[in-house]
Amino acid sequence: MNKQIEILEDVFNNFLGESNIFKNREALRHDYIPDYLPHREEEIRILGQILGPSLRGMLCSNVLVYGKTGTGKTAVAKFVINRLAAKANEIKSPLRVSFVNCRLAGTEYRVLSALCSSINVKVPFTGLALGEVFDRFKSALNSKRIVLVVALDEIDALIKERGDTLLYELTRINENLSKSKVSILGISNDLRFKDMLDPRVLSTLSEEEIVFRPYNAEELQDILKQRAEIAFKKGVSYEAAIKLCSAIAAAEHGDARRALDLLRVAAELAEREGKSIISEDHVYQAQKRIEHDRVAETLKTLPIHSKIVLLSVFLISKHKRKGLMTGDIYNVYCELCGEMNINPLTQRRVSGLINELDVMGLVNSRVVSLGRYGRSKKTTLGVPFKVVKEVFLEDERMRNMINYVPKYLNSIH
DNA sequence: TGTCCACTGGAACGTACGGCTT
DNA sequence: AAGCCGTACGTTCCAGTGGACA
Repeated sequence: MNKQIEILEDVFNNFLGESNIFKNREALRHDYIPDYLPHREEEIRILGQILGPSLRGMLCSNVLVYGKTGTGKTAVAKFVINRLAAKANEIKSPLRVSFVNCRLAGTEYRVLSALCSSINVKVPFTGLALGEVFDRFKSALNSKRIVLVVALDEIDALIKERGDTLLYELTRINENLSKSKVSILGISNDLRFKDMLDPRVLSTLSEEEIVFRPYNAEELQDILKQRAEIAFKKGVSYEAAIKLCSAIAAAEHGDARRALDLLRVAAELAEREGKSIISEDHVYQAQKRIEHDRVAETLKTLPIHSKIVLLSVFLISKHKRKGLMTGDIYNVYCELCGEMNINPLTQRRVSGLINELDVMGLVNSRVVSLGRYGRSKKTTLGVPFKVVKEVFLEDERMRNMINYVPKYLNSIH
């Protein structure tokens, strides 16, 4: 065995070997559905009551479920739907359920084809017109006696992408069906979703509404405790970590997903150190790590002009000039474009790009007035120098410019 | 008190592109 | 293959503006 194979052998064995920490890593993923959902009894009961009639072959009300990310909407919906399907199976009810994530599906076509496959209608991956697929869907429903409960997760994605034709058709489908019935459970974390909807669709869709409140710190703790018991081995000490994770997540938006991520990354850090104690320090490190990764990821995926604008901000702040006005940034931006052989955009557009960077949190900018000297946006870098440098060094086109000293800076004192 | 700077940000319009229909 | 449509991204034009300064 040569040296390299030995090294790999070691690395792989590390993964295969017994972990000090994890018993079941999956339990900390946010798509994991435990068989008990703490602090969501009420929501489960209400949703169960709404969907219940479908068990007896009756049409139930359409429901719209709202709430911010990580409030347990998807988990509750899946939980109830799964139980509903199990119960239907038990009593031989003609009930079918279908759970589709609209954002993951991507297009109306794929959402619809997922619905088709839930009632055993086969449609090709591509090639058919939407209307044709919908007709097949309807005629299949018409030929059988089925009560179909459709859960559309991240339903807002369906609207934003391409109007609301599919939703409109779906909400009206019962008018054209003689034997079967379709009920819709829509899940959205965009609270403005209702405004974007055609009022006719909205009124049909939201016969019932359930709003999910964010979790508070104590509730988050209960959730984490429950998951931790499944995920971690006996003897692993994690109480302090859980407290901190809950506190951090509660201070943000009461996002359980965030809390779980923190705990998972903290645990992985502890694991890598070969420890069986997940400390508060691990959580702080995890927080940094997650933030770092998020920023690095957004930086990487930025379009080229936004990158150059950001680099301009970076370079000017690096050379200790504070109070970057849009004019300064634009001048440096144009200079960089010249060096890189890229056609610069107009100042109007760059001003817009700065706003976009601001929304992403990569820069902070606010409009200030300098009286006689005009009115402009004052912009500062919103992320650590280190991260910007790190990411841009990996970028072939940006690499050479990271140490560039703009001539423009010499022309102003 | 009025002027005037250096922009901001809305609006209309141009262009490229991808997907769908014919 | 060709035409159509919606969307994304940019440009051009311009009215509007907060506050230092004369």
